[in-house]
Amino acid sequence: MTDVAAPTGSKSEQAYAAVKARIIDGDYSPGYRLVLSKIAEDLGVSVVPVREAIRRLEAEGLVKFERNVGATVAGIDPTEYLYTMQTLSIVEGAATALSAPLIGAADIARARAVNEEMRECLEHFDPVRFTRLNQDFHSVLFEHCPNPHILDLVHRGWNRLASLRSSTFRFVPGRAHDSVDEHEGLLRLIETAAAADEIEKAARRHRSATLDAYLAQTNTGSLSAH
Amino acid sequence: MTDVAAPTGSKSEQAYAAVKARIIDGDYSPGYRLVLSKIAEDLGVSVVPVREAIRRLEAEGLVKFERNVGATVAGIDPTEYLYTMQTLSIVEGAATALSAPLIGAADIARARAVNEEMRECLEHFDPVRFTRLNQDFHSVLFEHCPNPHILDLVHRGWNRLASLRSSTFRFVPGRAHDSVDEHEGLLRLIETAAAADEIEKAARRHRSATLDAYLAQTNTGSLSAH
DNA sequence: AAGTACGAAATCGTATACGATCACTATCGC
DNA sequence: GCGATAGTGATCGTATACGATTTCGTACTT
Repeated sequence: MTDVAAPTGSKSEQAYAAVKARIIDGDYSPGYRLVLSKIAEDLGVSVVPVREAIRRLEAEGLVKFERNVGATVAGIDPTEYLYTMQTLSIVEGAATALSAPLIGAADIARARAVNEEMRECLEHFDPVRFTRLNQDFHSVLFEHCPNPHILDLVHRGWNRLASLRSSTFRFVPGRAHDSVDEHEGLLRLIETAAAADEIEKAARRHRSATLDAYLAQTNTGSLSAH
Repeated sequence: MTDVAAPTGSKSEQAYAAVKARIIDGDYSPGYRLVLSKIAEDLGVSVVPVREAIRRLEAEGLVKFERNVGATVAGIDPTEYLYTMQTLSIVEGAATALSAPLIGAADIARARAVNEEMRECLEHFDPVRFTRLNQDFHSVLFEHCPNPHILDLVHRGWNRLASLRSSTFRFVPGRAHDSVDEHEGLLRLIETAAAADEIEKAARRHRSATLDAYLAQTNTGSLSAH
């Protein structure tokens, strides 16, 4: 629903996809000034569809728009990070629990393969690839999610975090190793058809653990409680 | 974040608020054809800000927009209803659990008073007032929610459901009585500082019970499991 | 030298205008 | 009589144009 690529051919969609890609890929970093007329020129369209695209991105939290001032790529301060991670913890937990009964042996195998690749990345220290594989891993888990609304929320959260790539938030020592282990734990729960409750809790913890690791680093308090 | 009224003075905001209000209040029923030029004329602005408003409402699920065809007030079929209620169950559960520790005795008293009024509405059969009070009740619970993202998701869900007022979905015999009892149960949990887990589960059940009641009526299966 | 007031440039917000696309209807052919 | 098709009207999509607002630099005052 959020990032369906939508090859509508509409210039508006075109602008939306283009700007969104540039933000997520990091071509536009947080704080980057998005001048409507400039983007319009770059894309060969007029400002109206660009404006529409920008406002859509604003609604998704990727862009900050100030009236009569302009749009900038949304940064994410510690508070926002906390909100986003906490929300993700909840919606990912739900998405995983809902998807679990629909995940087959083939999916599990695929996810496990991805996870082993991630483990290799840790040895060879390849964080870029690690991040991509991490996405793949969770995609396998979520792709069967029967509730598209929830899936959409998950995607929004991921997009919101994507702009953080290579930012200070991402590297917490040792966290990656734990993450891979937690992945394996999740797979075990799913393949043994554990209770939805258990799966949801595990998925939540997987996310909040990353948040906690960050919070611990900045000693601000913990949120793993819930 | 979603319905902050935003008296920005911008025509765009103005159009957004106006159309949104008309949808939520039921002046525009599902299926109603939203013709940009007509709305623009009604509001005394040009079509551009109206278009922006409509697209924003589309993103929130209140409006359906077909390219080169036009916008209509989004209906909500049983499937959509299921998705929305399921999602609400999850985000409301989280919102309640997060809010609980911040809810004081005064809030509890206020909520309890509202709930008693709701009980009266049942005797006098005043569904309109009942619905409004129900909103008030939950507002008390949510207003302290420390995570605005989650609160926003709750509001979106409520808005999405608002257009259903007086539609077939709303009247399930006996459900209202149970609902009031569940409210009291929730308040008890909160004032005894029950575990976040317990509160979350209760809040979820409160929502999914309504969904289940609907599903039972249309014998389609149940979702209370989670 | 620092602060303030003014003015110009940049950018957004909206109106208007026109081209593109779709739905609908009436007509034509079978 | 029924289905296909061309024409017409309505509506959207985008471009262009202009007014409104903000920001920033500069000159002036104290």
